[in-house]
Amino acid sequence: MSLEFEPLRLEPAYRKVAAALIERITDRSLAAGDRLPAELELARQFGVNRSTVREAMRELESAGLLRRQRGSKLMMVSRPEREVVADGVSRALALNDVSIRDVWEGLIILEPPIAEAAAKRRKAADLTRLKFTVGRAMQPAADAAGAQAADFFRHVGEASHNRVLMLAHEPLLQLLAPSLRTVIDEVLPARARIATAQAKIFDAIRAGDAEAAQLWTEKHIRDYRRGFNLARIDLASRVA
Amino acid sequence: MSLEFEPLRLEPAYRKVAAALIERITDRSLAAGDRLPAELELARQFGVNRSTVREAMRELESAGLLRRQRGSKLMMVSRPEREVVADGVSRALALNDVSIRDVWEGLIILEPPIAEAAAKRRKAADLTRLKFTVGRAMQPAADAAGAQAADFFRHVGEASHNRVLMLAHEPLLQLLAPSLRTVIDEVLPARARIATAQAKIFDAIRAGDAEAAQLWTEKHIRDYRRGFNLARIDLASRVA
DNA sequence: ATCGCCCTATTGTCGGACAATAATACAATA
DNA sequence: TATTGTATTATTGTCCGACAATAGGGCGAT
Repeated sequence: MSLEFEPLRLEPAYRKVAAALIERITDRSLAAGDRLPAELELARQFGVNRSTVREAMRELESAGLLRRQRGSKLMMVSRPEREVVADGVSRALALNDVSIRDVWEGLIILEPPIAEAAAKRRKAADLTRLKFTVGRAMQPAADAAGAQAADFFRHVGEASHNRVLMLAHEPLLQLLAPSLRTVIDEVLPARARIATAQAKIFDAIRAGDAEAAQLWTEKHIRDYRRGFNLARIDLASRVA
Repeated sequence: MSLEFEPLRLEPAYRKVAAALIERITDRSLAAGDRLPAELELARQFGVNRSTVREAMRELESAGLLRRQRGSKLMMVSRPEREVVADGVSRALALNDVSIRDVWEGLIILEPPIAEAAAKRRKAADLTRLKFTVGRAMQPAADAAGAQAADFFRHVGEASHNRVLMLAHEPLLQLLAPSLRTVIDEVLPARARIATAQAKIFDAIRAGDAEAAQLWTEKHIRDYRRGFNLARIDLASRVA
C-alpha cells in the first residue's frame, strides 16, 4: 500500500464563490450583458459575507468576465475583451523572460498565414480600416511609429475573421511594438520600406491574392529582423 | 475650443493598489519567489484598509502573479504558469463563440512550424518525453484519448524551446481536446492513424529533419479534420 | 418626451474582531 | 545529530457593522 494521498485542497471560500460565478458564466446561465446581482444579494445566496463575495468578484473582474460601464456602479457580465486577455498574456510572456527572437519567431509563423486568410475572407469594411492604417505608414508621427506597425498587423488579423488568430498574435504585437519603434527611429530607410511592404500586402489582400499576401508578409517580417540587426537590437534580449 | 475632455477615470483604491503591485512585479523589484509582505503591512504602506489590499491581491492571484505554496499561508510572487494563462485564454475564446474551425485553423498554422522548430532544437530530454507520450498513443485508455493527442503536441511545443509558441498553442490544445477525443471514439481507424503519424513526426524530430517534421505534422492535422467530418462534428459549432 | 428633484439601492472603503493555523523558535527525545 | 514534540507568534480567512458617495429609478413639472 504505497498509495500516496492526494494533497487535499481546501479552497478558501472566496475561490469557491469565484468558481461558482465563473461556472455560471461559462455555462451561459449568466450571459454577457446581464447585470450581476448586488453584492449583498450574492452574499445572501452563497451564505458568505459581502467581503468574501467582493474578493471573488475581483478575480472575475481581472479576467474580464465582469465589467462596469464607464461611470456606472452596476457590474455587468461581459465576454473577455481581446485587449484584456492579451495584456495578461503579454505580461506572462515578459515575466517568463521571453526573448525578442522568440516573439519574432511567433510573428514569422503567424502573420503570413493570417495575411493569407485575410486575403480570402476580407470584407469591404476590413479594406477600409486597413487602407486607413496603411495611409498612416509614412506620416512621421514619431510617438506612434511602433503603434502603426502593430495596428497594421492587427487589422490584417481582423480581416481574417478568425478570433483565434487575432487573439494569438495580439500579445506578439504588444511585445514587439517598442522594438519596431526603435527600428523605425534608428534605421532611416525603414519607414519607406515598411510603407511599401504594407502597400503590397494591402493590395494583395484587396485583390484576394492569398499567395501574394502570404509571401509579401513573410518578406516584410524578415525585413523587420534585418532592421533589428541594423538597429543593434539584441535578439536574445528580453522583451520589455 | 472644441477640445473634448477625457473621461477622467476615477479608479477605485483596490485597482490602484493592484496596479502598484503589478508594477513592482513587472519591473522586477519584486522577483518571482519573493515573499509578499503581510497584508497588514501592505495596508500600512499603501495607507488603505486591509480589505482593500486583499481585493487587490485577488486580482494578482488570478493573473498568476501571486501564488502560495501548497498548504502555506504566505503569498509568494510567481511568474504566471503557462497553464493558468492558457486557461484564461481558452475561457475567453470559448466565451467569444469561437468555432471548431477557427481553432483548427490555428492548429494547422501553428503546429507544422512548431514541429519544424522542434526538429531543429530538440534536446535529449525532449525526445525522452516525446517518446513516452507517443508510446501512449495506442493504449486504449479511453478517458485519456483526447489528452494524449494534446500531450503529444504539447511536448513537441516544449521541444521547440520557444515559450511564445508553447503558450500560443496551449489554448488550442485545451479547446480541441474534447473534439479529438470524440474523433478517436467515433472513428475506428483513428487511433492507429494517429499513432502512425505521431511516430513519423517523432522520428523526424529525432532525426533533426525539420522539413519532414513539418510535412508530417501538416498531414496529421489535416487528418484530424477528416476525422471531424467522419465523426460528424460540425466545424461551425462552438468549442466547448 | 425632457428636465430637475428626491429617495433608495449599491458600491467603495473603513475599523475592528476572532478562530484557525502556518511560521518560528526551542526543548526533548531517540 | 536528526527527528519529534511544544509553545509562541504572525498571518490569513472570514465575519460584522458602519458610513459616505453616488448611480438608479421614480415622479412631478415643464
